[in-house]
Amino acid sequence: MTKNHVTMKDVAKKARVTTQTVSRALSGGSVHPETQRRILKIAEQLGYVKNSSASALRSGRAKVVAVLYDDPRNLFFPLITDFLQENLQREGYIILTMAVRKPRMDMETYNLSLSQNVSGIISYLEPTEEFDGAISGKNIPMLLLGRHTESVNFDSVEFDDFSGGVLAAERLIDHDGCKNVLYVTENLAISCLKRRLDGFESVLENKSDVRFGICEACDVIEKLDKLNLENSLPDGVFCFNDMTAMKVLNWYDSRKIPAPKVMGFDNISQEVLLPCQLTSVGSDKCELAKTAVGILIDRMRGNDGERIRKTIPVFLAEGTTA
Amino acid sequence: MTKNHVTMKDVAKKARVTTQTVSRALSGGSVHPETQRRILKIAEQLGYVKNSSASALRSGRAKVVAVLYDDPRNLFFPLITDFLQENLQREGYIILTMAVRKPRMDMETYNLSLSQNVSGIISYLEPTEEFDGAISGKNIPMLLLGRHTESVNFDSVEFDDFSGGVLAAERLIDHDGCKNVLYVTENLAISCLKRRLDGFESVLENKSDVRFGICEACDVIEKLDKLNLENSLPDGVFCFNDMTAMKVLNWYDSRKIPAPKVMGFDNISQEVLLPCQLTSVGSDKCELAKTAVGILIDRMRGNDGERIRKTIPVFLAEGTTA
DNA sequence: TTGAAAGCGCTAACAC
DNA sequence: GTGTTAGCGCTTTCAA
Repeated sequence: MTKNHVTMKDVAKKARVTTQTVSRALSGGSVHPETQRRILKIAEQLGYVKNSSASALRSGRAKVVAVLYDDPRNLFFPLITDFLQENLQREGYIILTMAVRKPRMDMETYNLSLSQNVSGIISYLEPTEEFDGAISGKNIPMLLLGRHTESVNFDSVEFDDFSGGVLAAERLIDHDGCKNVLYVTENLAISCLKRRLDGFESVLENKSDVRFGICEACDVIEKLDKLNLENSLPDGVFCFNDMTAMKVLNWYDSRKIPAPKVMGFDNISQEVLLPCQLTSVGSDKCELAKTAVGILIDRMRGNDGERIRKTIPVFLAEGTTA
Repeated sequence: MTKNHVTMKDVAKKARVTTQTVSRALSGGSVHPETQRRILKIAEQLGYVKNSSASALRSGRAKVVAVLYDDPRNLFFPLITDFLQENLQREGYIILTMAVRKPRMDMETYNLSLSQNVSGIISYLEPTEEFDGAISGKNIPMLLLGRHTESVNFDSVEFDDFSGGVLAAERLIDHDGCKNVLYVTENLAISCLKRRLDGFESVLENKSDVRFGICEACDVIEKLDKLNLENSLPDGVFCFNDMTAMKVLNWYDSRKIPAPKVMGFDNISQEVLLPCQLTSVGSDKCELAKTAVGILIDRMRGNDGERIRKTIPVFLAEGTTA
């Protein structure tokens, strides 16, 4: 096997300097401007590309941020990830996205990131208590996005989930006058989902005339079928995310039953035009990403201060129109 | 800074062997079964995680595959990527997804992958000629997914785009009886999109009674507005992908104009339930991913044979129902 | 089956 | 501003 890649050594030889100088020239250390220009030119000529494995090994940190989420079919994640990437690549980081198929962060997932020498983790996965205990003291910065935790091992940037629930309930009940509401959610052990529900229920408190049912997203089809048979379909549905709202609308559409008011969460129609107007609880995704990246980068640079909790405000969003 | 990670050296010391033995024990080399058990146990106890940077540096190959695509808002990509991941992680590879904002593969994008020491590239980006010339001879395996190329530097797994175009046209014109068809596409310099159009037009050949217009996806809203003013809205629309089809449906929905027959391509509703029944040209995504990964892994293992071209059959898919 | 030695390409630390 | 030296953690190669 013949060596078929250009290293700093090659550049250094041609530029008649040491590899150290090349390293500095490329990473913005203190080098004579003239020398630097020469080195950059030669590097360019030879087609030099930095070996990030070597760089990461030596410096102890890869310029890689792991982004962890659970559902590869939720468009919300690639949308947010794209905003994250935009902010991270400005600082020279690349993103390692990992769709793991579990809602909680555990040791296995963590180790996978660790083995890649990532310098930071952004996770949509709420940590388990065991995990939280196991990693305490490790020094790879982790930030929880859109999820809540009490742990001191994570920073977090979350939505104002409680208010989101309130907004949804006010919309469906006070504004649209719904009297028979179905709330579709996932695992309520995920605390931010619990908070949405809490917010929603807080509006219901003095409204005994409103029927209220809860159902798991995975069971929603059976649930609707059942309600349909019983002739008690809801006149308002709130779904914990837009993808589930689409699923619900699909149920109505495919059965040719006129859809009631259906609301979602995440406002993905801000970025993607959906075939129908879906009212949703939205937030500034760009701001969310920017905030998260800002905090994480600060941590990766060594800021070891108190953990940070930011809450991103939410708003009611009508479906977006072309 | 105190060392806060466990290395092979630590494991080796505790197991009273050398690091080489540890390395072999972990990578399945020839080690005494007894020794191996002991080593694995100790590694587990100490919480050892392999440093992939060191591994990649030494061996010259990271167990990383770069997946390149252009549009982070197209749900098709995360869906396929998920299938790719499923197949790749079985072989110990992880995926580096990179959403670059250009439809073509160029040197910059390539170098970014290169600097990560990736051992293979799966790209939805058609290579430019310059790029193709520049990399010839480099030995990092590349596979083009869903795109066509004549280059001998890439393997490719593509859809049968021509047939896809034919199926769509037959459906809209022969089956649905459309007489005024709008074809919405992106950059026709992308050869697979050109082929879809060719397939579509081949059906139109002897049908002079069918009006046929073409429009760019980015202009489709203006186009529809204009046609609407002229009172000549199409009775059938074919879109080069499902996301664009949704955009078109959004236009109709938001203006309260009854939608005509609208078709898409990619059949994302196989994985995601959309709020309406969208007829689409689909294919077996799982098969696509499996085929692609199979070829790439073979290459990464050193198979240096002739370029491989696979074509995945397409079919007509009705919208999926909950 | 195991060990010893070397070195992948880069950068930290220090010297000049 | 530049060079020297050393070594990150792993795997390859060769020897025992």
